[in-house]
Amino acid sequence: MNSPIDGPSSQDKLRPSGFCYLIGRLDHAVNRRIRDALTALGLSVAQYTALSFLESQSQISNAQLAERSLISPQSANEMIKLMEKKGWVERAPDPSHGRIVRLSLTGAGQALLDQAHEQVARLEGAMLTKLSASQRGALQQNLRQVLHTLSAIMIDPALAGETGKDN
Amino acid sequence: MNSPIDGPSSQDKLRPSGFCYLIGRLDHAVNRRIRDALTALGLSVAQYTALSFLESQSQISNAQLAERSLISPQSANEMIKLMEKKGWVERAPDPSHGRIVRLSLTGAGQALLDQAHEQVARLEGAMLTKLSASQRGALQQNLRQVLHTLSAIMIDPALAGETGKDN
DNA sequence: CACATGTCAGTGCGACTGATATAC
DNA sequence: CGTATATCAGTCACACTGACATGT
Repeated sequence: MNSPIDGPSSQDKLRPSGFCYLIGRLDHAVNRRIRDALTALGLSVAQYTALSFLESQSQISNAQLAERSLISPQSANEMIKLMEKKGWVERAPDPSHGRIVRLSLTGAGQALLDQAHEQVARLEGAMLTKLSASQRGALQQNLRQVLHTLSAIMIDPALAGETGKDN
Repeated sequence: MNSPIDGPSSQDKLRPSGFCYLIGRLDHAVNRRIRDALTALGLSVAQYTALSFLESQSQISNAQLAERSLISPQSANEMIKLMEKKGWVERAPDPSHGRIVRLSLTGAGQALLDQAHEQVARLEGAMLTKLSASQRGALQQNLRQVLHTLSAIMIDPALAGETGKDN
């Protein structure tokens, strides 16, 4: 595909529409703000994300957490170890399987997460002030759609197409 | 706090709508895919971002690059040093100011960036297949609006409303 | 001297791979 | 034995702060 003779379109350089760039910039800015807000709670953005995940998927194992978070089991384990040391997460061995360790939030972890949620909710409110309710709905729905499409690509990269002509 | 008068809502925890979470997840997934695509070119996502920035803002100084990229001058310098060593970026002293060093892409850097752009454009096409043209337009416009609002908050945090008891 | 810019040095978080022990 | 899970160890990219040199 890098060959110089690919067809007439090989002279027109294919360029991004700017969507990925926009996502990256926005995420960078959002992370900045969230970090500033959560620092007072002694919480990092990655930790907040992990705690949020545990809140919605309780009794999950480390391997499952890693897979659903799209990170390696070792990375997930690092995060969990640190948060267990801080008393935010508990690890209990699975009764029916001696190897599996099930994770859950402690009371302190839940309380901390509640405070973090409040900060983030406040930030979201400020970010979205300029959008109408219908715009917010459309935005979230579209983002979800893109994320869903992207997840499908991850599972089966062939969906990404070679030339994108069908798009 | 957030509830000036202890109403019944003081027990209802303020929770995020999920927008920040969605942005984070999407950015994570996008970065993953871009990284996979750019690894073959020997390019990291951060490097691609920096090169893209230099492409649009040529002859920029390191201090300006850092400020507009929302990172510290030292971090920007690290990135530039590495890419200069690889021959993608040139540094030329400003003729009218002995301290300032102006940055620009080399021919090799531009050629590499063109290849990277092609990969990213392909990914974007695949991500957005499920959205109509008008939906894509609305999505990008809304994201730009949010980013703009967020930038205003960065400059003047008071716009965010209370971010805690201290404010 | 104040101030902006660039750069060296050290640090830390969070991701990765590799290797290893254990449970099924 | 083969697979899945957990975890230890080392490495690395990329951000940060602090300190300092230099040019205006």
